[in-house]
Amino acid sequence: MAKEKKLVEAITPMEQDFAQWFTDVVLKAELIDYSSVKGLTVLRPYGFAIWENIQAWLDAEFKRTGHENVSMPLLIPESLLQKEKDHVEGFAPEVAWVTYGGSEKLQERLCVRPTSETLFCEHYSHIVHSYRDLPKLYNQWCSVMRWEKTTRPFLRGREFHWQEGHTLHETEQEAREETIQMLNIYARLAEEVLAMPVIKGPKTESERFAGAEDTYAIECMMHDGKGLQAGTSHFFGDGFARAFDIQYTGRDNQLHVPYQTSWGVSTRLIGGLIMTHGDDSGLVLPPRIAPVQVIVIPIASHKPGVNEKAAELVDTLKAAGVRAKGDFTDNSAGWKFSEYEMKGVPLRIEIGPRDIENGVCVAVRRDNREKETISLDALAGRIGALLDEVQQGLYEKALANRLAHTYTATTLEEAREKVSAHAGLVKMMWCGDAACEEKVKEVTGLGSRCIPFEQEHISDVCPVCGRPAKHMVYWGFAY
RNA sequence: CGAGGCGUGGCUCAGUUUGGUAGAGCGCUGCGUUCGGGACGCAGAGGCCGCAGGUUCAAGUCCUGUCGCCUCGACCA
Repeated sequence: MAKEKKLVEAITPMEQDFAQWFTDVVLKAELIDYSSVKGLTVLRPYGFAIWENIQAWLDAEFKRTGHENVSMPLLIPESLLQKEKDHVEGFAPEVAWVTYGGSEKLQERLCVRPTSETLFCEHYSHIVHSYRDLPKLYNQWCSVMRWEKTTRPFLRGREFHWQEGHTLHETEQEAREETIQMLNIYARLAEEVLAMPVIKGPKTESERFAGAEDTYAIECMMHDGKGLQAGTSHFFGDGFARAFDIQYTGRDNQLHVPYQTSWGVSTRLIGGLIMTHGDDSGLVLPPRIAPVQVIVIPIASHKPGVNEKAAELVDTLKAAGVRAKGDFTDNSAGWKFSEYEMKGVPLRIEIGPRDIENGVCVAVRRDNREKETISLDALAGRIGALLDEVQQGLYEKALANRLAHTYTATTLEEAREKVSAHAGLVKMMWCGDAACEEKVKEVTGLGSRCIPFEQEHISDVCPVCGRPAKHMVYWGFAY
């Protein structure tokens, strides 16, 4: 019991302080280190490995759907940023500026890209001349900078890694289909790989991306009941194209303006992963994203044959396509248990002299700590099945948490009361008027998260103004 | 940008009230014993006390200035 206590000391319990718990996990699991500039962090090998796994899956999907990777410049001249009015108004307050080159003051200041719409648009205006040049389906993997006032690892950094897709299409229809296609790819990433259930749908006008005609998002619920926007896909119409003079000669030999989309996900997904699945012992990673799926820990490793057998198990698992690793350091077994629990490794295998005699090993699940003795002959098959069970279990647990903290309300008072006990999502009708949306925020503190594709009928009228309701909206507190 | 708090070995902090030899725990290095839920013994290494001035015989401690960080609000992927 005394040892239990020590474990708890290492990571602040969620119920005590969720924000501190998050920070503790991020540091203890060795995902990041702070740097000397606020909001800029070092992504350590283990944290970067998670990002690499997200990249690998997404990049394959992007390529499958015909996209090409490119690299845009880091800096944007002020004049270029200012070409689209809504866009510059949205981003100007939070850009960082380069004003000197060496000791010379620059003629025009350059901002460090907060997002690259303007750069893509400028480039597209150079290379798109004919309908034969369309569609353009570009993506880039990079980091961007937004000078945020308050920062948190993974959730809100001044610099963050992401991918941004920017596409140009001949028709509105085609661009709209692209927007939804990419939203669906993000939803599959979240649900199938990260085991994070999502709600898909458009954002309200006030929550739209600066310069977009429509913004769609996947919304997730974190363990504390707060929402997280985990990915966005925007339909731009032809607004940016007009602002940047992108024109092409159509099949009819007339000049036309193309339709545009952009879409992105960031390392914020890792923050979502932590807050969706983590517990008081640390990180819990779904097997499909875990850099290490199985950690093999030798017990009484000084005894002859133990390390050798453990190494053999690692090889067997690797040969079966499992991302397996052995820990042969001289730390105590107990220390290793805690270490890999903090790092969220989905399965642990213990193997000691007793097991070797019996031709078995012990597997322990990270998500529920269930132990199982497995015959060494059947190891690879059983481990594969267990990893699938963990993946499935995490998704179901996350979905159950969301459903348990999803409420319905027909009045603002009811909404406020329901989220006062435990934060969550409130399903409530809305007339579509921004003033009513603002009023909801004012009275309850809840912001509109999205207008889900899967609509339900909660009541006939807007709870604010009493006029006929147009949509059901998910309202919530968000990161 | 408003309101609080904090800067002392790698980390968490004590020491500041009342000026007088820079400390503890953890971590780190070496050797040995351990190993099925964060083991232990012995021996070591490691500090312009955030920075700059000032007061004093003497400053981690008092004074002035300055920089940085954290938490909470307002704004945001």
